[in-house]
Amino acid sequence: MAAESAPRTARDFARIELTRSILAEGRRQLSQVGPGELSLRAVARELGMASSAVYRYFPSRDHLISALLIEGYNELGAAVEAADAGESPTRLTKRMSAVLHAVRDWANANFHEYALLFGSPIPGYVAPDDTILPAQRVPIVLLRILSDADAAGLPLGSPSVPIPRAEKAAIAPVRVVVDGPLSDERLVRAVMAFSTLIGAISLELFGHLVNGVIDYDTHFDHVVDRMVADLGLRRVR
Amino acid sequence: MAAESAPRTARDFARIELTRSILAEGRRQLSQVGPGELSLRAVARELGMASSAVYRYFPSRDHLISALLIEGYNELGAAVEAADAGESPTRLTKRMSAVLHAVRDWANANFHEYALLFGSPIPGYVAPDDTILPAQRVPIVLLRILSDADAAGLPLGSPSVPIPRAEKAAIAPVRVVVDGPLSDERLVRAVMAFSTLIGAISLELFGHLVNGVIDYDTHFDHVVDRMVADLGLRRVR
DNA sequence: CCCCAATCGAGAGCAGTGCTCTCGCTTGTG
DNA sequence: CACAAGCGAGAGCACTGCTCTCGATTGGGG
Repeated sequence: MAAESAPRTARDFARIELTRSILAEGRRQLSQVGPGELSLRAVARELGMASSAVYRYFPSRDHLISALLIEGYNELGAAVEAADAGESPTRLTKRMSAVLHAVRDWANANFHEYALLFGSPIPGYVAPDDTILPAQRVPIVLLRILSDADAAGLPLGSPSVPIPRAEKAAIAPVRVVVDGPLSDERLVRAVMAFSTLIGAISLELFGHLVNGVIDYDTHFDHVVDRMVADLGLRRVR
Repeated sequence: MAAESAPRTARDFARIELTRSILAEGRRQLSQVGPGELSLRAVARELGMASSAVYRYFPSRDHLISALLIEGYNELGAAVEAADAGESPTRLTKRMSAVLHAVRDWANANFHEYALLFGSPIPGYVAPDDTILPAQRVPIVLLRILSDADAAGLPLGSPSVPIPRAEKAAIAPVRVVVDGPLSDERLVRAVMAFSTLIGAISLELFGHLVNGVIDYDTHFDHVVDRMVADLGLRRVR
């Protein structure tokens, strides 16, 4: 966790540059072949260097994938944050809708990156701690909107299902990622909404739901409408 | 699509037997290493035969995976159907709850198989038509329960969001897999519920949601409670 | 009945992969 | 200025999917 020494020599700069190039080439390949097929040798070949040289920068293929994972989380997170920031802060419905659509749009535009983030995990690969914070960016945006709703006193439809004490404890850890207030009822619905979001996108992208016959554009629009309604979002203040 | 000729000679039987053995060994390996790492050579090695001999039975690795895919869909489908059949047909809540839990339980017990079915698709691999019917078994069970609810006249909570004509058309193709009646409102909620189900299980299994800190057993119980309530299921007749 | 073709298992081989090790060259530092 | 650390390149190992060829076996038609 020690901070890396600032780049001073030309070598340092060259190293940073090359690391970026490898990462960029990795991403370029990811846009075509999928995480499991990402070839370190192909990256090296495309960069005109020996495959062994890449190991000076990434000790293994998993480390490269790990870096790409972080990059993916950050890019998705940035897109989602931008979508949120693009709406008036008081218009919670629009903010939430924009955020949900941003996730789907990014997933559609970055198929393999999405598969890397939310698809099957690479076997034998455990995500290092540096991935945690980038991975939390999207949930944070979602929860902040909901926290704003709570702060504004926006009501939820009367809860049809009471939340058991055990469930409150189970999802409590999720709350820590957001600053403001967040009721149990909204938190539960938020976690479910996130599951629905990822499930809907995964089913669409991975073609596991009646492939091709459903018009996902209109379906997703409607799903978003329902989620927004379920989360009790309206214009506020 | 021509029916295979019935096994007559000893050779035919041996072929069927060996095909089964290869498939079984493939499944055995799937329980340990994940679809992308499934090695045809390792299967052959374990079976004591030359790797090239396997190609007499499966023309490529993808064909083996395809067969395992079908087997997985059928096994999951059978588990879900059994769970449904284990409850009294009139107790829709119990049926739905049992079915949803059956999916999660199967996924937890068969990690890599679940990843094969609902995780990232194998790059360059397109599922052949023989996978469609097995893949529909779970949705069919879900929709049949909901159709039973509609047939019994069970009401849904007043729809908070009207369903646009376009959305009705978009999800209409889903309805064809079930025989009985099924209202648009319940159909829409069913598709969303399926997304939530797959999303929740994927987030749990693939560790993409606050890994390890959430007690998924209790959380999933609560999710099921909410889905059952949302789908308007109660005892009937 | 028997022969010929179809089928099969085994082995070698090709192209590709991740990864390691060694060998020189370059570069920055004490 | 000398020395050590960092670097790129190449060879090599073990593995993969897949193809081809070569005998051996087997089963059906003349």
